[in-house]
Amino acid sequence: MLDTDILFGVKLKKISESITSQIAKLLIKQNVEFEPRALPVLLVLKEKESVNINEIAEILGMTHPAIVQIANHLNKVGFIKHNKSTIDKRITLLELTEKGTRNLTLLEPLIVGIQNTVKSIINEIDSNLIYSISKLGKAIGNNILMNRVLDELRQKDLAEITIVPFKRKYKSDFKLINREWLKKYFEDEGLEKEDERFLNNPEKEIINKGGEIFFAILNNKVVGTCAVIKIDDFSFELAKMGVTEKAQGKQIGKKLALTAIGYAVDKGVVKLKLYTSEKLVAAINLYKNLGFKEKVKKDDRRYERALIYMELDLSG
Amino acid sequence: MLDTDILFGVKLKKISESITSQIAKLLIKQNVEFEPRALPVLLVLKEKESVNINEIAEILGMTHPAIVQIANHLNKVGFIKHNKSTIDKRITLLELTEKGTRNLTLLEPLIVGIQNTVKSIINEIDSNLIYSISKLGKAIGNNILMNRVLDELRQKDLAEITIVPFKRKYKSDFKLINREWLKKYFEDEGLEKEDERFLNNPEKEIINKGGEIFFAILNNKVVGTCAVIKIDDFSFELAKMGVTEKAQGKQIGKKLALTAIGYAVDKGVVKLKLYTSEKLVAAINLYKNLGFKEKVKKDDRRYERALIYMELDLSG
DNA sequence: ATTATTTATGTAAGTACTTACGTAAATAAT
DNA sequence: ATTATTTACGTAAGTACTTACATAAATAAT
Repeated sequence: MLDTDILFGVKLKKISESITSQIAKLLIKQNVEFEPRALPVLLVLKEKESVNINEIAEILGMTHPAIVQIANHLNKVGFIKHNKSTIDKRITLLELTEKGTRNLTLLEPLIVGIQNTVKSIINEIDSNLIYSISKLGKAIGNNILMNRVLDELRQKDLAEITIVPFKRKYKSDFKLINREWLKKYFEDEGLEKEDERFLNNPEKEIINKGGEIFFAILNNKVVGTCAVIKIDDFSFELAKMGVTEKAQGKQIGKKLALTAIGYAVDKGVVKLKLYTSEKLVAAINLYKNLGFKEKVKKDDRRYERALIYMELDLSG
Repeated sequence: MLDTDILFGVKLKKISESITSQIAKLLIKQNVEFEPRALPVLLVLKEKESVNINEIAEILGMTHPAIVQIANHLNKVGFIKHNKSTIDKRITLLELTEKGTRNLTLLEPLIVGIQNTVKSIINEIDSNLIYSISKLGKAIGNNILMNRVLDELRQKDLAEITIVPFKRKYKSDFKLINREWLKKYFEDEGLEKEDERFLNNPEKEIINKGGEIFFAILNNKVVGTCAVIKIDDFSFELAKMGVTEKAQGKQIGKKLALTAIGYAVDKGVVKLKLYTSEKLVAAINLYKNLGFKEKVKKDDRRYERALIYMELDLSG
């Protein structure tokens, strides 16, 4: 099933909509002359004699234009009147007219009925609910949700990683990072000729032939690389994917690979290939996660250690 | 302060809006190509491969046109594609494209971050909240709120009372109902001449002189009366307000009086007067509640027992 | 005393939905 | 086999807000 927490807001909205629309139906049944959405404003006015627009907006947690619109409507149907304050000429005071008061009095049994019913429905479920929702309202205001998410991402450095294409100044990083993991996993075997060729001449061997190299930048330092090498117009190879040990666990490999795939798609590539080793378990999982399928391919064994061949179909 | 229960829906809406807008800001910060409101649909599509429009609408509790609109947008930005089902040609199947999948994968850390943060904010407040809200959603659906309110009103007969103007067939009821309370409170004093005149000739004495009599009908029976007698073009008198004993406590007097006031307002009346007795405590409270003010008036003592004189100013 | 800033409102346009309605395909009823 | 009903979309228009912007009056800063 769907995770519900991220859709919690959607659920709240639906409940709110349901409550509002049912109250609206009740009001319409009573042939009220005002639009149902004006009820909250009327309730405020009933309590408070004479109130200005901003005050109502604050009490109801709405913006002032909403109150302006509702107030204009209520004025038009004769339920309230607008008075400019003499003390502060900017302030518009709203006040129930005799007609408004009279009609609200007529509605009193209905309002009490709604009041009681809402209260009892909620209490049947959870007597704390109103209080909890009130607390939630306060807890979630002022972009607190957003800021907490940003904090969490920042702690994992997830927000700070940028992926950029090849620049000459990254040439040495390209070599360094790839040597790091090649040594770690294949120390005994040493660097192969094929490796050396790409690591020493990335511009000549990759960029100028229509490929690209992407670099992951964290705090102004290169912490990962990933190359896309052109094979022909319809197939590219994903290669030289490496992330420095210190920066691992931040989804950098995934970001690099996704950028690379995006690049290939833009170039109209149909098939993205890659060669890897069964030693690189994490990498293989990532590739699988991205949709690469393992294939058997005997003819092309450029690297001794490259025991696994995978393909991603981009024709969809 | 304002009673919060009837505005519970408003509060829920505000919280929902706050959550939604903060998530939207986070998405915009990540430079996503799709409109934030499409996120819920994308999340469904991520879980479910290929889904039709109605299914998504149901999962998210939205109407199908909403999904149609979001789907059109997602199609335009290349995140999903539409496929017509071959089995049932009415059905439109939605499916993530490679681009959609790739971009969603990139968003995964953000989505997980939001997920965790929403969950922890809620748990800090009330670990039961998600469950309670879920129950509330089910409890309040299908117009249950509305029907319960209607039931409550019906039990009190509040919904069934109709107020109608004078018809000849109500003439005897007018006399009967007024005699009932006159006897109860002023038995020893007996009916005065003034009373007799109005009760025996309501048409001649009230209607034809520009006044009106209103009747409260409950289950096809008259259970209350209230007359408005014209004094001059600017002042009317409210009189002969009575509700049968059995029907009392249902706010019938209030409804009658409010209808009468409405009638007076329509006629352009500036002042509504009434005479009552200090014995009629409930009535006096009602009149005060409606805005009548007690005045001292010595010159006009048509009724011996009418010790109290009240006025309602309708010029506002 | 002037100028800058803030406040209170008003207006326009946008957003994210909804309801209402129409149509073609599928299913049920006769 | 026809006809009626239901289902699954699609489109148009409405609703209840919002954000963005403008303006006059009040207040604060220089």
